[in-house]
Amino acid sequence: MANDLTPPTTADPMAPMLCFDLYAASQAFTRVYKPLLAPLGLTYPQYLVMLNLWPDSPLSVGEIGRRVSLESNTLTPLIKRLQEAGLVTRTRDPEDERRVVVALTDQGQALEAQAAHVPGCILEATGMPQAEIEALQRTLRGLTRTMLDAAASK
Amino acid sequence: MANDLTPPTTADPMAPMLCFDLYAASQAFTRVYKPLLAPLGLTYPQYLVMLNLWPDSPLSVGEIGRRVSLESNTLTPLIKRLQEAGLVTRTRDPEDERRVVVALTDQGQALEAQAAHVPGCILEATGMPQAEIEALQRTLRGLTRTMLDAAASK
DNA sequence: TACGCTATTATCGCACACGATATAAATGAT
DNA sequence: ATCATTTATATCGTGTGCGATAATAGCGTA
Repeated sequence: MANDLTPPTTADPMAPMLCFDLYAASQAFTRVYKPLLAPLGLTYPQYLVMLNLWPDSPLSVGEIGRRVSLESNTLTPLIKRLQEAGLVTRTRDPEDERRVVVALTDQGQALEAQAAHVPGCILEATGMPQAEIEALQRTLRGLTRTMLDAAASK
Repeated sequence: MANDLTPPTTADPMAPMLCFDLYAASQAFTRVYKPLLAPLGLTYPQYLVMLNLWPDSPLSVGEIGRRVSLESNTLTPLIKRLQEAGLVTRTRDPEDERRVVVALTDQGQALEAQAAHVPGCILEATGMPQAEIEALQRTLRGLTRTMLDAAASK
């Protein structure tokens, strides 16, 4: 056992950290997602990108970024990995040569069926009724907007 | 404006993703923390480590890891950066040569006063009353435990 | 038309996260 | 006492995130 050098103070320094609880919950989701996505060869952020391409392929890099809240500095290498895995193609938009268009390959399209069970597994793992999940989502979205406004007005 | 290639489907693929809302809220916190911590020369994970050392220095790497939910593969380089910044010392525990003991330097101790305003700023940026914050924390902790149990029992 | 401005993506560097593995010290069973 | 096991930390490789910057394409105005 850990014969700790300094026992915790009466007031746990982590106790008031809402941010830490958010982080911990987010990590817990990642752990549940990982064994579900690994057989598909996807990481969680890659899954989010595929989730948007399945109904709406093709999409530009920028539009994907708006949907998953990432920018090209993160998305470009991520999408290149999806391309190397044979799931998507990357081509310049002839209409606007600044844009890169990401489209599903047949293999990428086919992956949708293999991932169909994932959302249900996640829902089950939360152990929360649908109504409570939606209430939590509303709370989190309100909090996110307030925080971003506070950061912007600084 | 973005003349999108494929308009979003009626059902937004991101809408049912609780995990994504958690991630977005977590990122929003990071954006508020960054301008507060940057003048102190700390990143957010580094701040979490300091937050535990301020009341309870010295602590072993393992004990810090238990408190902030990180392991040595992440903590070792992080703490080395704190050491290079002159905030902490790293020494082998003579009682148990496997352990590395992390202790605040005078400079690290002094940083506590300069960081004293941070929690209040964060609390204000949430725009939530204390009671609601604590309710959200309870919900998140319950969810985290359920998710981790689900991941473990798999 | 030329020149400046904006938009879109890519590149670079740094700092996490984390799985897998390595190393060394302590522990325990025989 | 010896050797396998466990514990504590470190190392390595991959994949995000993200600030800063670059490069190219389109746009607008004189």
